[in-house]
Amino acid sequence: MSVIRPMRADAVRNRRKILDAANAQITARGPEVGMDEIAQAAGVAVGTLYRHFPTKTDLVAAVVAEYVLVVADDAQESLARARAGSSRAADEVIGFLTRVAESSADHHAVKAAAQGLGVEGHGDKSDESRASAALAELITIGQADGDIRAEVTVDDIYLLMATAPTDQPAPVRQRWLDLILPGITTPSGWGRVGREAAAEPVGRAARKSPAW
Amino acid sequence: MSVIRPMRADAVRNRRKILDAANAQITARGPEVGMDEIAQAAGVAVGTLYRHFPTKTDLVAAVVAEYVLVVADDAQESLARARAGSSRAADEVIGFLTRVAESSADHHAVKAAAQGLGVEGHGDKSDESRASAALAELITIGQADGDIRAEVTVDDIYLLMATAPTDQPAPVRQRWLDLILPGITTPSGWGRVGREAAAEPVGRAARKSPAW
Amino acid sequence: MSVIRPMRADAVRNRRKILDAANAQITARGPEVGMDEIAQAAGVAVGTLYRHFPTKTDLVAAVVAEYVLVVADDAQESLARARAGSSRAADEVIGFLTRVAESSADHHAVKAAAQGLGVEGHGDKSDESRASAALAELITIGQADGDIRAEVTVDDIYLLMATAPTDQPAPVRQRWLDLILPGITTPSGWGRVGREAAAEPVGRAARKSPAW
Amino acid sequence: MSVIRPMRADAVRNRRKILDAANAQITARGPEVGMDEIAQAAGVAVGTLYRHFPTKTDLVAAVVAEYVLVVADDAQESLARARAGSSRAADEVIGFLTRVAESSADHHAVKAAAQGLGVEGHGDKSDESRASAALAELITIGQADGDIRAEVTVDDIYLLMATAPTDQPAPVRQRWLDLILPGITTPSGWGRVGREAAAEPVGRAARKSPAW
DNA sequence: GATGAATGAGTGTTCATTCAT
DNA sequence: TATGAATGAACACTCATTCAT
Repeated sequence: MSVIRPMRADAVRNRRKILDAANAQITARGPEVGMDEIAQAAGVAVGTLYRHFPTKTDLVAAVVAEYVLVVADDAQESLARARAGSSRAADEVIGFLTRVAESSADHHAVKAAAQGLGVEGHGDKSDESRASAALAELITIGQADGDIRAEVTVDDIYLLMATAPTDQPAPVRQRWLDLILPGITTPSGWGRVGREAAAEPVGRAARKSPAW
Repeated sequence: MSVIRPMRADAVRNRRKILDAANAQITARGPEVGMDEIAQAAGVAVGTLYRHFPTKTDLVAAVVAEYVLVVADDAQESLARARAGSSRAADEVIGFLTRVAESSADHHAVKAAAQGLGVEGHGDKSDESRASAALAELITIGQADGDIRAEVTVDDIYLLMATAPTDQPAPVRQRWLDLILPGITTPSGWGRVGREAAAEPVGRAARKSPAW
Repeated sequence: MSVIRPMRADAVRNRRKILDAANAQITARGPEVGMDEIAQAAGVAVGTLYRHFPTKTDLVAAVVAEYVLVVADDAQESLARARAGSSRAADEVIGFLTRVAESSADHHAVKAAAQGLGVEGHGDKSDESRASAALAELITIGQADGDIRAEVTVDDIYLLMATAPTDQPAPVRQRWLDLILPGITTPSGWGRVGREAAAEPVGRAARKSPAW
Repeated sequence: MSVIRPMRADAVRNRRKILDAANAQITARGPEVGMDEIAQAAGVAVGTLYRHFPTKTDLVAAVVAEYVLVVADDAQESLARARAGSSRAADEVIGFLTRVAESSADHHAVKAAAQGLGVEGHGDKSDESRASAALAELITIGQADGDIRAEVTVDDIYLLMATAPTDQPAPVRQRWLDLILPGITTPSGWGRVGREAAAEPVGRAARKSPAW
């Protein structure tokens, strides 16, 4: 009896379908979609869904973990570009945050679901490590370049990612980036890095009223 | 015969108890606490709760509205101090954001509940106006002082309030403020304003892992 | 301490307002109107309503009793006309049933409410007696005239009243009368009495489908 | 691979139990029995009940539909006998109405529930059609025999079914039939058809008092 | 007496999870 | 192993009735 019993091919296929369906459903309709609905969207029965993910929390955690994987890939690619000298490290950090803020828009419901369910472990710790390592090196390079403030750490990036207004429309998200970047970049680096981000404030119309 | 019948003394008392209990329960146990539980925590029957707030949405809206009132008061007091010359406007804005980040810790779940329920009107529109007016004037003064960036608006403050990591421990909230302030203050004003914000990064221990 | 303590003038007024409001509300919106709504429509507080009618059942019974009173009056007037010779007794019986079927349309919800609540006693027994006595005499006269079948009794009239399709549109109610009358009148009396009731059936359109 | 998956055996069994329990409970305790109580009587959990009938209205509609089916069968059998010449069509109509008045006693509360809930479609339209077609032919034959009045239609039968005093004791229901039949049969046919309907009136004791 | 706030059992319905088929 | 029927605690909300003011 092998301990690392490999998954049957159809089981793998089902897992994939479930994960995709869960992502799509939660994204589209919020964290309160029923397990039955996710199962149906995946084309399997609830029982099958529960065989792969014993609780709803587990399912959501798996969806979040997949997102972490994507983020880790992005961080590593950013680092690769900076290492290759094809771009400044600070610009890559900014680009990374920008992309996260954008892409998260799709995932914001998932984030909400994760929080709402008190999701704890993020599946694969190694993805998290990959992301952390890449971002750490990116920050170090940027600091050596004199573009990134000396006190900035990887946790700062995570903190900003966690507070990104992913549920707001694009102009608001852009304005948020503008407000956030000076805290990461050095005053001297400002103007040198960044994508010429126009500092114009987001119009009243776009925000209407505080989302207290 | 006055048209506005004053509320009975016991009714007022119950309303207060309900509001407090709702705030406490939602804060402590998330937006999905049952109405029955809130009622029990308030020491009244469900029916009483529903007499005061016809729907759960109404109840949450009322809790939010109370918070808005507090925020509006804070903003006006900040403005009063700045006008009196007893402090710099920029420092008042910073202080305001600091206090919001702190006090909101109690209210973050309420905020989530409000969003989850699609709470629309925040009870008293005038409180919102009061807050907006005070903050707008504060910003204008700070800009005249050369401390606040020219492009900053009231909506920026609201955006930051909305994204404050109110559910994080104190050191994290402090670090967030440090990251955020450079986006509001002028590079030249930096160092002049602010409470010499310690730049020490938040330790790993405090954050554990990204809250993606 | 007088046993027949007379009602205070305002209490009488309130009782009247409540009865009228109850009748109106139940008629208009069905037996499931809340006591609060009836009280509001009457312009009194629920407490007052409950002072006059200890339970909802009592209130509905009172409304029904009022209807019995009207019916008793009608029966007596019918009898008076027959005695005066200004009309045939059989025609009066028919007219009586017709009027009941018509007027009950307004009261059908009340009837439903009464049944739904298992209303037992009809308030004033004397009204019932008045109606019974008048109808009995009317029947006797009609039988003497040779117009009403010998076996018909007052209970038959009550049975027909109870089964009248009061919730159906006018043409259906008319057709019901046409179907019912031959059972009361003698074959020979048929044609002599009755209001030339056209025997044309109610069109399909009017009934659409069985109300099983 | 058949598109119409056959219901699982236990599901079929449960559906039956639910339908029977619903019929019994509603009959016994009125239309306002709770879904929980019906479920308990059926020996299943509420969830199961809701899996089979998404709303209370659906459940009641299903119960009514079952009754319609029985009625349609009865009508068709009546017609078959008349066609076979083993009985007069008029007698079959009378028999049909008699049986409906009898059997409906079980269903009268269901009828009330259906009306109270505004039940619309009676499940299988075809059952209704079967009943209508059979009754229509029965009437036509009876008219050709000279036993049934020329103006009688299927809708008249439905009207009488709907107004049958199904909640009254047997002697009352019998008396009601006696009162109703002359409206359907021809004066000349009277005495020729019918089961020599005893003309004795229903005694006071049986009816107690008008059910206004 | 009148008032209307408070009560709380009950309603129809949902949904994460279990388990017989 | 996949299926989907069954489970039952929970939920937001209602309303006849009681009782403090």
